[in-house]
Amino acid sequence: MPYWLMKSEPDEVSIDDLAGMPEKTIAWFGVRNYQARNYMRDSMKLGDEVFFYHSSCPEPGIAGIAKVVSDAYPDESQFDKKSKYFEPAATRENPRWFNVDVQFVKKTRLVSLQELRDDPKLESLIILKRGNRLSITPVTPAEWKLILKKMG
DNA sequence: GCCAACGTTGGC
DNA sequence: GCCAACGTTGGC
Repeated sequence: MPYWLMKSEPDEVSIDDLAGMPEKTIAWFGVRNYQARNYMRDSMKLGDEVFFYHSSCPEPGIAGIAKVVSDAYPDESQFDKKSKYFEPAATRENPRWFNVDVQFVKKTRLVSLQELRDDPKLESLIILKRGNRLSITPVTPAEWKLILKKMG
């Protein structure tokens, strides 16, 4: 699965924030959903490409492209008592949560959620399915190509 | 701010 | 192992 979509709240980390990071790279910490974790830990590979999606904001949609630049490793925030992501059950020997590092590739025009919904060819896109809340989802090569094209 | 949909927790 | 209660996500 070489293509992914990752959601981020722009109030937390926007595509512009990512572009402004050292090395234009961030650790994708704070994922606390097992399925999303498993995608990072078990399926993501170095160089996989990612649609960077802005969620919970005035204009939800895909705002840019990033890529996976590390294998998964234990999420540091699970060990931090002061973090909202602290996980009491996790130990260094037996961590529960993992993350990869993600690097900025480019900002694109915003391909809005509505625009994605309006294209019948994108019916299969997981984030468009009813009730979907998963913050990390695979994207098929066909979906990837189609959305790239929309970006122009 | 509302609320539908979903995931997790914990008592039994 | 069931399932009610609760918490979270995320569009609107």
